[in-house]
Amino acid sequence: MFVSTGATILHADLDAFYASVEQRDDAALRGRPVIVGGGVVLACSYEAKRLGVRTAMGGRQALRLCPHARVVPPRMSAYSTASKAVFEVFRDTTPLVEALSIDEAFLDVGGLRKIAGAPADIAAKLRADVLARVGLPITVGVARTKFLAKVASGVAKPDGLLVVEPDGELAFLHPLPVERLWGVGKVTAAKLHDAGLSTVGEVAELAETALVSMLGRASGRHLHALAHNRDPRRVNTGRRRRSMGSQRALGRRERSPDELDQMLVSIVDRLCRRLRGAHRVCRTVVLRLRFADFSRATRSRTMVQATDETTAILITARTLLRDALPMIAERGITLIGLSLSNLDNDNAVQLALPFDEHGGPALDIALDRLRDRYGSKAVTRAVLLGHDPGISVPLLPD
DNA sequence: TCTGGGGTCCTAGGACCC
DNA sequence: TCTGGGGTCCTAGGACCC
Repeated sequence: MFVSTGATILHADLDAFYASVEQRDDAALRGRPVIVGGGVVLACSYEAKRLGVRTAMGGRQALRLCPHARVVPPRMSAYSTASKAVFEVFRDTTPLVEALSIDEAFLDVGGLRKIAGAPADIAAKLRADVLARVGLPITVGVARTKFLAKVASGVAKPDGLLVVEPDGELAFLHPLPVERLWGVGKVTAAKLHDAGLSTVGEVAELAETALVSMLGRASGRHLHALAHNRDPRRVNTGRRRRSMGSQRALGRRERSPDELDQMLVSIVDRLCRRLRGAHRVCRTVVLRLRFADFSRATRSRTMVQATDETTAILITARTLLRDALPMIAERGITLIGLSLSNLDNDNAVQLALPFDEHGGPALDIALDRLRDRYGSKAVTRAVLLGHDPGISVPLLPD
C-alpha cells in the first residue's frame, strides 16, 4: 500500500471572507477599507486590518482607527452561496475535504500525485481556480500535518501560498510566537508568557508534565504534541455538526418576561425549522444568557426522547427560561440564545447492543436485528453509543 | 472599548449503576 | 451492614475558533 510521507495536506482559507465578497460584488469597495457589520465588526478587509481594525471589535472603535472605512451590513445568504461555490472547487480538487468553517477546509491530496501533480502545484491551481470560478482570494498552506498546514496558511495570509517541506518543519515552527498555535488564545498565551515562554521553540523545551500542570490535562498534552510537531489526525470527511444554535443580543434596556418569551418563541421556531431542514433531531436544549456585566450563564435540560418538534422543544425552553427569571431580574439580561445539542439523524433508531456467546458485544447480531426490522436497504450506518460515542461504522450496501 | 452570531472541545461534580 | 472501584450521563462553566 502506498503511504504518502510528503507535505500532502492543504489548509485552504479564504481571506477576509465576508469583506472579500463585498469587494467582489461592488467595484466601489475594492482597494478601500471595508467593514462588515454595524455595532460589532464581523469582518474587515485587509485595507482596514492594516489600520488596526479587528474582527469582533466594537464599531465605534473601528471607525476611530479607520474613519474612511465603508461600513456595509452583512449579507449572509451571499456568503453562504459563495462558500458553497468554493467548496465545489475544493471537491473538484480532491474528494478528501474536511470543512472547518464557512471559509476554510483541509484537503488531502496525497493520492493525487500521478494524476494531478505535486501538492504545491495542486495548491497553486486551487488558488487560481477559486479566483477564476468564484472571484475570491484564498490562501493555502501545505504541510505534512493538519496543524502545520493551518499554521502555514496563517503565516502566508493574505493571498498567499506556503509549503512547509518535511525536512524544514521545526525550523519553520520553533521561531513562531506561541499565539500562532491553533488553540492558544488570550488566556493560554498569558499563562505561557507569565512562565517566560514566547516562542513555540521555548514551549517545546518544556516537559509535558510541566505544561499539563500549567494548562490542564488536555491543553497541556495538546500543546506539547503540537510544539513537537506531532499531529497524527487524518483529514476527516465525515464530520457532522454536534449542535445548532441561535441567539440575539438585546442591548441594555430592561426586558419584561413577556418580551423574553416572545423572543424565545421566535428563536425556537427558527431553530426547529433548521433542525428539520437538516433532518436531525435533538435531545438537549440549552438556554444561553448574557448579563449587563457581560457574565454568562447556561441552563440546560435533556429530554427523554429526541425530537424535532417545535412544541416539545418550546416547552423545554420555556421551562428553562422560567427558572432563570429570578437570575435575569437580578443581573439584567443583554443576550438570549438557545442551542440544541445531542443531535442525531431524524431516522435514527437506538437499540441495546446484544452480547455474543462469549459475553462480548455483538455488532453483527445487532445489525441483523435492525435489518430484519427495517429492511436491509434502510440500514445505512451504525453508530456505537456509550463507551466510544460517535464511532461510526459505514455499512456496505448489500 | 463596551463588545455579534455561529460553532467545537474540555473539565468537574453529582446522580446513578454494576 | 458497610464497603471499593469503575463506568456513564447530565449539568454548568470556560477557552477557543471563525
